[in-house]
Amino acid sequence: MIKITLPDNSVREFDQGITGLGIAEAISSRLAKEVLSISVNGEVRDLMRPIDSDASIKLHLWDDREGQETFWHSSAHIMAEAIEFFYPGTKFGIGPTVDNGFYYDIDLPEGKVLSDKDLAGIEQKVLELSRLKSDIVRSEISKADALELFTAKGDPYKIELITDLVDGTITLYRQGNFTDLCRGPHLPNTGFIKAVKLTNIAGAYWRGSEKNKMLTRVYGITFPKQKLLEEYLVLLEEAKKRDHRKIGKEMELFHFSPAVGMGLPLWLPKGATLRDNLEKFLKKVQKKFGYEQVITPHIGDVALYRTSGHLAKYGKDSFQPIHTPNEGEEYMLKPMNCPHHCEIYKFKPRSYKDLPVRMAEFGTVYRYEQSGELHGLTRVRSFTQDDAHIFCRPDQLKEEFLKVIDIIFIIFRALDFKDYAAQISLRDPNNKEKYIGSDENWEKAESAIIEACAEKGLKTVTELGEAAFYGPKLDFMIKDALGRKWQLGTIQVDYNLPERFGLEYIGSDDKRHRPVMIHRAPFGSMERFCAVLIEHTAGKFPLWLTPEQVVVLPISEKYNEYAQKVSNQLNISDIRAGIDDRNEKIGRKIRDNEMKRIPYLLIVGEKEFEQNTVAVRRQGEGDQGSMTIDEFTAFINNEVSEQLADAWK
RNA sequence: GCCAGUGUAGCUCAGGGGUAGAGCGCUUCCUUGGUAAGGAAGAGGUCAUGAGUUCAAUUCUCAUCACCGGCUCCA
Repeated sequence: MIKITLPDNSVREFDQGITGLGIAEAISSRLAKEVLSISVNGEVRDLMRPIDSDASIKLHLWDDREGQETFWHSSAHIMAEAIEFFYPGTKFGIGPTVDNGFYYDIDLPEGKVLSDKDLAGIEQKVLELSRLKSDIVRSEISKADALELFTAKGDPYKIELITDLVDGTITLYRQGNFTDLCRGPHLPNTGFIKAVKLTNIAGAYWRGSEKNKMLTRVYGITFPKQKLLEEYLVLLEEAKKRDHRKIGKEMELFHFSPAVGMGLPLWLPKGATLRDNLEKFLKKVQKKFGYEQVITPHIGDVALYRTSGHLAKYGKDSFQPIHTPNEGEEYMLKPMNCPHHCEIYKFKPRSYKDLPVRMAEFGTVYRYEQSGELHGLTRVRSFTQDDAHIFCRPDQLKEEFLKVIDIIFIIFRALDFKDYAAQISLRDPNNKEKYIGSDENWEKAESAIIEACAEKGLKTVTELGEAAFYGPKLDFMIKDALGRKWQLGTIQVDYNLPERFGLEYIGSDDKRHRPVMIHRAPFGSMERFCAVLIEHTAGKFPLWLTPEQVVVLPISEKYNEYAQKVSNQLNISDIRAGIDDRNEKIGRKIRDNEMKRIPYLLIVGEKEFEQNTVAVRRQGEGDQGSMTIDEFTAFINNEVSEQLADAWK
C-alpha cells in the first residue's frame, strides 16, 4: 500500500501502482469522468501512469490550467493525426499549447498548401478521431530506437529534436495509427474532445529562426463540451468589437492613408483631442514631480547618432539619412529623443547640486519597422513618446526610480488600469561581457530597481538576460482585447549614453563625475497607449478624458438657438460640448449620440428654454432630471476633478 | 522581410465572364417632435493598381500595393 496525500492534506491508502484515474474513481464517479491529468509531487502526469510510492497529488479538471494544457496537448496530437490523414507524408515540427488552445507546426508535402477552406474538413476528422475514443498510450524509448523510428518515418524535425534530448528521458505517445515524440502528459483517450475549432493558419520559422525554413502553423482550440466552444466564439466576437482599429474608425479618432504611407497614423480631430488631454494630464503630473519640458527637432545630424551608437546598431533598420542639397550634410529622422536631450544636458556645466535634471518632451520619433509588423496604432513607423530623461547622481537613482513608479501608478489609477504585469529585466550574470558599464554600477542599479519595486509593493516577474545592453529596466505590460500583451510604460537605467556623450557634473569634491541617466515613458508611446486605452474602455473613456463630454439635443428647430447658447456657455467653462441640431426626432438623436459613447446628453425644449435649464441624460443610465446650466457645469467639473483626485491620492 | 488570407459606395457587406447591389451615412424635401431608429426623393463606385487569357474581365491567371492573422524583429 502507498499513501496518497490529497490537496486538502487528507491521506488515503491505495495499492501500489494505482493510477490517477483510479484515485479519481475512488473519490467519485463524476470526478473520474471529468479529471484530465494529475500532478504527482508537483509533476503533471498522465492519469493512466501508475504511481509507485507515497505521493501528494492534485487532480486536474478543465478549470485548472494544467488540465486545459493536457487537454489541448492531446488535441494537438489528434489534429496532427487528422492532417496526416489528408496529407500523407507531412513532416511534423512541434505542437505545444498556448494561452487559448494549441498549434502544430507542419511541413506539408511538396506542392501542397493549406488554406482556411481546408480547416473545416480537418475539424470534422478531429471529431471523428475523438469519437473513436482511442487510448493515448505512453511508452519510453531509447534514443537510438527513437532516431531509427523517426528516420524510418522521414521526420527530419523530430530527428533534430531527439538529437538534443538526453537518452533515457525520451517518451512517445501513440493514439490510433499516430505516434508522436512527446514529453506528455496526455489524456487517457481521445474521447474527451467534444468540440473543435481550428482558428487560423500562419507561417512560422522552424525553431523561431528567420534562417530556417518556414513551416505552416495551424492554430486550434478544443473543448470538452460544445457549449464551451460556443461561449468562446461569442467571447472572440465581443473582443473583436473592442478592437481599437474598429473603434478608431467608428469614433473618428485616427486614420491611415496609403497615400501618406503605411504605419503613419493621421490623428483626426477627436483623436487629437483625446491625445491632447492625455498629454496635458501627464504634463501636469510631471510638473509636480519637478520635470521641465523641452522641445527638440525631428531630425539630427548623422554624427549625433554615430556618437550615441544607434547608427551602428540600428542604422540599417532606420529610415535612411536625408541628404541636403549641399554636399557633406546628412541628417536622420530621429529614432529616439535621448541624444538630443544629452546635448541639452551638455549645454552648460552642471553641479551636483543641479541634479537630478528631469527633461521631458512629447517627442515624435521615426522607426523603420518591418512592414509585416505594423499593427493599427500599436506598432507604427512614426510615434510620439511621452519621453523624459532624468540625469542624476548614482546615489539618487533609487529615489528617482521610486518617483517614476509613482507617476506610472497615478496614470494607471486615472485610467483604471488594474490588470497589468510588471517585469524587471536584469542582465544575464553568466554573460556579463554583453553589457556596458562596471559591475559595481550594474549591481547598484539592479538593486535600486528591485528595492524600489519592493518598497512600492509591486508584483513583478524578473527576467535575467532581458536587460538592454546599456542598463536594467522595468516594463509595464497590458493586454489588449484579444489577450495580446503590449509593453506600455518603461523605466530604463542607462550608463551607456552618459559615457558616449561624455556627460559630467562637478561633485562636492570639485571633481568631474558621470551622471546616471534614466529613460522613462509612462505611456510608452501615445499611439500604443491610446490603442490599449481604446480596447480597455471599448471607447467609453473616462469623463475627464473623452473628446466629447456633452452633446446638447434640441427637441425641435425652435430650440436650436437655445441649445447653441447652452453649448457655448459650457465650452466657456472648459467643458467639451457640442450640439446635435439635425432635423430628427429626439429619440433618434438620443440613440445616435448614445452609440457615439457621449457621456452626457442634454435635452432642451420648451420647458428648459423657459426655465433656463437642461434635462440631463447620462450614458447608459437614462434620464437624470433637470438642472440649471450653472448647476450642470458645477456637476460636470466636480465629477472630473473627483476622477482626477482619486488618481492623485 | 517571411508564410497564408482579404481588397466591391464614406462605413458594414452581398453579388458575379456580358462594365454593379443592400443597409447605414450624406444631400434635398415633407414633418417640428419630450428620452434609443418619422416619411419621401436623390447624389455617390475605372469593383485596389498594372499586365495576361478571352469576342468580352469587376469576376479567371500573374505581378504590384495596402490591409488582416501569425513568424522574425521591436533602440
